[in-house]
Formats: sequence, C-alpha cells, structure tokens
Amino acid sequence: MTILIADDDPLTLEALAACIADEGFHTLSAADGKEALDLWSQHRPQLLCLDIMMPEIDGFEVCRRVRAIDSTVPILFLSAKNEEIDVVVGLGLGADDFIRKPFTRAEVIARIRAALRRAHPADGNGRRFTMDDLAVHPDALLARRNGKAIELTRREVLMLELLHKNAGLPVSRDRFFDECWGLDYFPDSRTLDQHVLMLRKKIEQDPANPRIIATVRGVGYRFEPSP
Amino acid sequence: MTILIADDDPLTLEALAACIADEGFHTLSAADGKEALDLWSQHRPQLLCLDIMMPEIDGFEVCRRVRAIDSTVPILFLSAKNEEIDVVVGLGLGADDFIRKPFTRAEVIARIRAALRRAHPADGNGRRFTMDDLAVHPDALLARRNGKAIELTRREVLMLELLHKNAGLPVSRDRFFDECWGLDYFPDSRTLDQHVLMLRKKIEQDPANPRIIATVRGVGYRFEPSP
DNA sequence: CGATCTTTTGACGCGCTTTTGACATTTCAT
DNA sequence: ATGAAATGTCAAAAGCGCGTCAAAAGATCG
Repeated sequence: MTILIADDDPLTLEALAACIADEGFHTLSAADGKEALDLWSQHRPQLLCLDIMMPEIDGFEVCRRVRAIDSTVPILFLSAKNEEIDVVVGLGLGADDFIRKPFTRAEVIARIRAALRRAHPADGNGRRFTMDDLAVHPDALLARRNGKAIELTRREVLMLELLHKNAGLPVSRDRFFDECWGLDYFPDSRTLDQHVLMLRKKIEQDPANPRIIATVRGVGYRFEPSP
Repeated sequence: MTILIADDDPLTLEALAACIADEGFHTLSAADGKEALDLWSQHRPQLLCLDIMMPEIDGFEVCRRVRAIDSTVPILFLSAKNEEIDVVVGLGLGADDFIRKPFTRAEVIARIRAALRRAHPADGNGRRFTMDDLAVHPDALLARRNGKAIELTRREVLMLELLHKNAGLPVSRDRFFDECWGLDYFPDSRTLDQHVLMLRKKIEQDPANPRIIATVRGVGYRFEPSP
C-alpha cells in the first residue's frame, strides 16, 4: 500500500513520512504540487495526503487534476486554518477527509486507515461482529438477521460498534457523543434518543421491548449479550 | 485520578482547575514549566495538560522531558488563539491531543476523558466491590447476589460506595449529603431515611433486620463487614 | 436545481426517581 | 414508665429522564 504525501515544508514532510512509514505503508514524498503530480502519475499510489498551501501548484489544483483522471482514489487535505477546510468542502473537490493542523500521530493514521477502508471495502469485507442473532457488517453499512439485510447509516454503525466494544457495560450518553460524533460536538436535545429509536426500529425484533439496546436510566445504553 | 495542569496565566489555570476538579479529578496546578516538572516527578499524575507558551521551560520541553521517562502518560496541549503550532513538534513528541483556546468546559472534559480511555482501555470494566455476599458494580449501576442482578440508581450506588469506603465506621448523615448529593444541598425532611429504606428493600435479605446497612443512632449508618 | 436520505430539533407525555409530609415506631434519658 | 428525639414507613407530589412523533434543517446525488 503506497501513500503520497505532499508538503512544501521539508520538516513536516519528513515527520509525516516517518510516522506513516512506521505503520507499514510505503511513502512517496513530494515537496510541491508539480512533484506530487509527477509521482502520482508514475506510481499511482493508493492514497494522497496534500498540503493546501504549496508554491505554484497548490493542493486544490493537484486534487482537481488527479480527479480528472481518477475519481475514486482517496485524497486527504492537510490544513492549518478553518477557512481552508470550508473551501475544500465548498469547492466540491471530492476530498475524502481533511486533517487539521496541528495533528497527532494517532489522528493521521486513523484518518488514513478510515479513508482506505472506505475506498477498498473488499479489504474489510471480513470485518463483522454479532449482537445476539444480528450480524453487523460495519463497512457495508449492513446488518443481517436470518440472512435478511437491514440497511444502516454510518452513525448507526458507529453506535453499534461502540455498544459491542462495551458489551455488558453501560455506555454513557457523553461517550456516544465523543465517539460517534466528535469531541467538540454537544447537541441540544433529543438527538441521541432519536438515533436509538431508529436503531431499535431497525434491529430489534420487538422495538417496544428492546433486547439488544437496553436503556440504563441516568447513564446511557447497554448491549447485554444473551448467554 | 490526578491531572496536572500547567499554564502561566493564573486566570486560565484557575478556571481549568475548577472545571476539571468539578468532574471529580484531583488537580495539580503549575504556573510554569519548571513547577510542572517538579509536580510531575513528585506525584506522577495520570494525565498532563500543558500550555505551550510558558516562560523558561515551555510546554513542548516539558513534554520532551516527561516522555524521556514515561512514554505512555497522556499529554494534552493547550494552544492560544492564533498561535501557530509546530506540526513537526506535535508529530514527533507523542502529543495525544490539542485543545485550542478559547475552549469550552465540555470540550476540555471530553478530550481528557477520551485520552484517559485510550490510555486505560480496561478501566472501569472490572470495577467492583463486595459488601458481604453482595457484589456491587458501580459503573453498571448493578449489584448481584448469587448471580441475580439487582438494579440500582446512581444515588444508591453513591451511597453504597460511601459506606464501603468507610467499612466498619459510621457515616454521618451530613457526610451522606455532602458526598452523595452535593456540598450545598440540605434537604428538609426524611429524604435520607427514604433512600436507606429503598436500598434495604433492594439489597438486604431481610429488610426488617438489616445486616449490610446498620443504623447508628444519633450519627448515621454503617456497613459492618462480616468476618 | 430538485429529490431523497440522514440528522437535528422542539413539543409532549409517560414512568421512574426523588422529595416531602404525615404518622408510627424505636431508643434513650430522666 | 414516660416523654422527647431520632428513625422507620408509607403514599402522594414533584422533578426529571427518556421515548415518541412530526417537522425542519442539512447532506448527498443526479
């Protein structure tokens, strides 16, 4: 698996390359947009991490030209400012994610892996877990009971994964928000309940008597595996 | 659980300490890098929140020196409004997260909890204590006798924890209110008795002859472990 | 742009938890 | 034994968390 990194600051470039290489990926390093395009056309890496601000050809332009030829390869942007992120979204460049500076090692790796999973669902096809008689395929956004498929949304899958990871223990409402939404997200009202409601309607045999997602009043919810 | 905070601005330091202490953590406050290092080596807190800009020894340097000895303790950085953070430093230093000023109370707490979860994945899972033949799982809001689950409310769990912490000693009614309700709470009437009544009904084999929660007339209640 | 799916929000009601006050019972000092 | 203070008990009231629905807002895709 090869990853192309482009950044005009040599120190950042080197640090990023080291940290990505540590995880077992091959890395290609480009110091500007032109070099990035050259390396891309020569090696066709499986993922690109582009700094936005680069001399001559900036990250946006690299993205545009790559997208003209390959509309599926995952492209992540590195950005220092919030305005830049807005631009990424606004331009509809087909960016897959952005990583805000300053970033931590763990965050970079996590976002790269997530983007790769989305791009190559086949690699994760084996990934699945069960909750009682429900088989959940997180990458396919699907669950199955008795072979019958149940479609799930991304957030629903995240919630099920979190519950499954903590089988037998209650997961607090705060943790749901932290891990399924984001550390800086604090919704006002009945958002979480609403998602639980939808989930129960989809995955419970009898949504009025939930057996997979139990309420723990004053705390949150719990998945209690059947014996 | 002890958290070290370092910031050279006394107002920020105090505000942070207050909001972290409110969540039930112990806090150590340092006004500069040197003090932070001293406190760290004396107390070995479980997490560090470091301001980056500090006189003499800055946050990065504190991190470097701590990391030289402990490579796993979570370290979060506080970064001022428009401060550009050195990406390379962040990547190389093993920073666990960055909190940008101005931050909200909820965000700080969420990031601290997330970092602690990553560092101690199993914490809370095994938390339990026994009171005679009753096994109490405080995080699950559950107690078990002979494998049979007894559901508890949060307040009931707090009361049992307090009694267990003071096994063999009477706990005054005032202390119950201080530790299970709040320091500024003074109920009018039979609130505490009522809760003891409910607890006994739930957890005593014979609620009329309580063996776990004994009354200490004129003082409060006591848990006397069986020999 | 509009169509559709997902997510968020506000209003409302139910039921569990907590609080309260009336009254019964126990305990201890006199 | 007797009365006062402390605690036990009960049932009703108050408070609050959660479930539910419908509608708005936002995202996604052609």
